[in-house]
Amino acid sequence: MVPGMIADRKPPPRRTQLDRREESDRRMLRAATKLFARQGVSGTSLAEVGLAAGYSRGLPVDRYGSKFGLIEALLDSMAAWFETRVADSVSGRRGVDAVLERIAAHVDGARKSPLATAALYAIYLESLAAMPALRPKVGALLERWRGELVVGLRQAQTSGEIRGDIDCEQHAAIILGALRGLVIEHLMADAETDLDAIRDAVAGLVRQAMVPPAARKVARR
Amino acid sequence: MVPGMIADRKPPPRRTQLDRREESDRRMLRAATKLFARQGVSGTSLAEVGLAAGYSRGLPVDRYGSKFGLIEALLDSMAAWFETRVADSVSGRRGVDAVLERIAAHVDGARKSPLATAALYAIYLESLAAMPALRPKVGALLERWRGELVVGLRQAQTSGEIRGDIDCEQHAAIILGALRGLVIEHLMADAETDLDAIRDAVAGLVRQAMVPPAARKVARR
Amino acid sequence: MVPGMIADRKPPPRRTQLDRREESDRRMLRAATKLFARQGVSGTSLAEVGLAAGYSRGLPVDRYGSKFGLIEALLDSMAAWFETRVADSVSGRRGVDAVLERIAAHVDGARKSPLATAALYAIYLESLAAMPALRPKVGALLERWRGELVVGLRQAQTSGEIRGDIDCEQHAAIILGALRGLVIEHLMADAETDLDAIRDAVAGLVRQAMVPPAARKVARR
Amino acid sequence: MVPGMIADRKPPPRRTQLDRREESDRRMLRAATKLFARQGVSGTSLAEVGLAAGYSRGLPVDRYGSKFGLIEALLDSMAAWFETRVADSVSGRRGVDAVLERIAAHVDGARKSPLATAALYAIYLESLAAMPALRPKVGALLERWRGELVVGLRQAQTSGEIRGDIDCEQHAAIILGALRGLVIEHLMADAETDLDAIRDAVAGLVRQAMVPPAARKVARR
DNA sequence: CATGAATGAGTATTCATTCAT
DNA sequence: TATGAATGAATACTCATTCAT
Repeated sequence: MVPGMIADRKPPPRRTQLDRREESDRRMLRAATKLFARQGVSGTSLAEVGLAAGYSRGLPVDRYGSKFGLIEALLDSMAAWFETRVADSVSGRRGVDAVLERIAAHVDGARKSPLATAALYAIYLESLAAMPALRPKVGALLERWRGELVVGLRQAQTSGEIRGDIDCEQHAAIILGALRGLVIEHLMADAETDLDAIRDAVAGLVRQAMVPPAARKVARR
Repeated sequence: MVPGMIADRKPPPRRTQLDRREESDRRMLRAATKLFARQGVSGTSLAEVGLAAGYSRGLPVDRYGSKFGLIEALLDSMAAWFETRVADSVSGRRGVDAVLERIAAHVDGARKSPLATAALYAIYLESLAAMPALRPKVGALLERWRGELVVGLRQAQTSGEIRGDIDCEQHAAIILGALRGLVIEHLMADAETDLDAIRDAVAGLVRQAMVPPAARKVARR
Repeated sequence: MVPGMIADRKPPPRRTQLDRREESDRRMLRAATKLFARQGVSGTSLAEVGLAAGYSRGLPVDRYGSKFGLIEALLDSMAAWFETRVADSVSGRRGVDAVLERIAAHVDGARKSPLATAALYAIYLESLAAMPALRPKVGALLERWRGELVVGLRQAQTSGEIRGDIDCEQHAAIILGALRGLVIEHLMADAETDLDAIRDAVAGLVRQAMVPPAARKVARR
Repeated sequence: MVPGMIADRKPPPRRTQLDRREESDRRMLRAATKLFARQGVSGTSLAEVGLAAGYSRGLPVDRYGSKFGLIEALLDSMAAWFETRVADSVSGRRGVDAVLERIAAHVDGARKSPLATAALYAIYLESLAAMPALRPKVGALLERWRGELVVGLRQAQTSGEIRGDIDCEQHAAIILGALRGLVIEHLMADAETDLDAIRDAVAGLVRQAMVPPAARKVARR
């Protein structure tokens, strides 16, 4: 029972409660992501999530209180992850440039984290009809994205990159709506639509609002 | 109590079995349309449909065999309705003209029959995750629409209206995917996106593939 | 429109209502027999019977009033058929001879009309637990069979063929009970038990009650 | 309010989860036994079982997964119980002695645990037509019983107790088939057949295969 | 922190039966 | 005679949730 020995032999397998909680959290959210992406939200039971994460049937409820709570937690974690991801790539850009970069970031998210993206859209779809209670939270997220696009479009309008008669609010909604439709199709219906083609098409929606370079000088004056 | 009157007043309360069936059919499909549009497919029980149609809980199953059968019947009736609708407006047009007209017809469908359109999209959404069994049927419908767009695009390509390097198959998929995303958004999330703006944006996706008029003559010659 | 011609051309396809009724009766009972034998009574729906007979879902109820009524009708027809069948083969025999012949007749019924026999036993099994309402009718049939066996055994007892201390009532019950168990097993569980072996074994139950030939003379005296 | 008293009066109301599970298991299986015996398997709903056991409608499904699962659990517990029961009484016996003892054990089971026996036979009957999925499990149990009888008959044949021309496999099937028919009749149709008479009759089926004592010496030599 | 026992509401589906044609 | 439309009750099964350990 020499103190030193104990320290040596069990380095510290003493994981704090916090560690355990964090790990189980991570594993449950990961499991939920995978299951939501594949089976949709309604099609996934809490018990399934717990078991897929390697825990018991009851843990998800114990941790998140309800199915709704789990979805919220997942939504939060995905939003945070996405936020930093986009912030990086867009930093420093302005106007049309920033808008195009944001679009590219969305498409890239779908490319690099198809599961997470599919899960996010599954939650979005669920919020449309089956679980209206999700609307506020999902809506806020989408609204934030739209708001950021609007900022870019307004800058572009001010600088004369895009036409003055464009309704930036609405144009941003259109860009994101089309993007959503195309990405959902790509991820969930085993569609062959190419992600690059999707990005280009949506970028086209931006260009379509742009002032032709030739005319631009006039606009600026 | 003139004999003649009696004959006049009770024309024939004798509804044939076919009449009864057709009426209950119509009423149940209408009820299902409304409920699917509002609550989604999973969120709507067969009992609800029967009762909303003014019949018993059990009638929908008795008539359509299963929830799946009801959805199929609804899908069929909607497809037929839409088909004739579009056929009318597009007849005689070719190339870009036909494509734009088809897009307008889709948007118009959403404007004039928002419930039916929302129900159709609700079924589409359901097929993505919760009820994969719907895929073949839903897929076939969407595929038909896409095929018809492809025809128009090919005509346009041949006549030099749109660029030769466009992949018509994929471009049709993009047009419809974006359209779907925008219409869903419009109908289901109480979005303020204007239907005209949606139509114009999607039309823009077509124009973006077009050869500029100036260059066109060269291409033709 | 010469009368003669009409008579010639349609000999009389004029089947009376009675004919039609009898034919549909026959076909429905045949269908019910087949289905009961294969799927049991509870496992067979009235609609199934009507359709299997080549008619509508509703005919069985229309004809027999209820599922119970159909079973009764079937039971009656089977009882009648069996009765004449056994009467023929047993006529003229008495005592042990008659008893053995009856046993053979039962086994033979199972051999020659396995479907009808299986259906009969399916109804018997149903009467045990799921449909107690069938008991009186089924019980009466079995009781009649037992009674006839008792007669034979009594004759045998009187003539000294079987021992005086045998309780004929009970012995008849045992013979039929064992027979039933074995035939059910043979028909319904795909058992390999040979029908001849079954007949011999049950015959053995009779012989076991017999006075050994050597001792018989004494008994007679 | 003496501290000691409190300790005494609340011994440990602390029932472990295992305790709870075992008790509810026991109570549900007991309830199922009673209900199956009285109303048959199809005639008994899972909700009924749960409520009869003093729990909720949903517990049986939660515990056993499905009606099939409940039946399997019941079958297992009954098989185990019966196995030990028979093992005791038969231990040490061989040949005809062992066979007769097994028969007696079956009859005794029906006498002492009529409910359990009736439930077992109800499941057997159900497996014949209504729930063919039960066949493998039920078949295996019956097959085990038959196999054990065969062993005894073979020993008897080797030692010259029974005739060499007897097909032991089939004879065992006949013994059990007859026994089943008679016990079912006794338990389920409120038949007056005496259990002792049943045992004697079935024992007679064994004796009928025996070599007469007089002849036996010859056979042995 | 984690497990799992127990509940109860909801839902598709089957089916005998009634009723209109 | 026969069909089939419509009803309503019953039932297995799913699942979020609550509660005890």
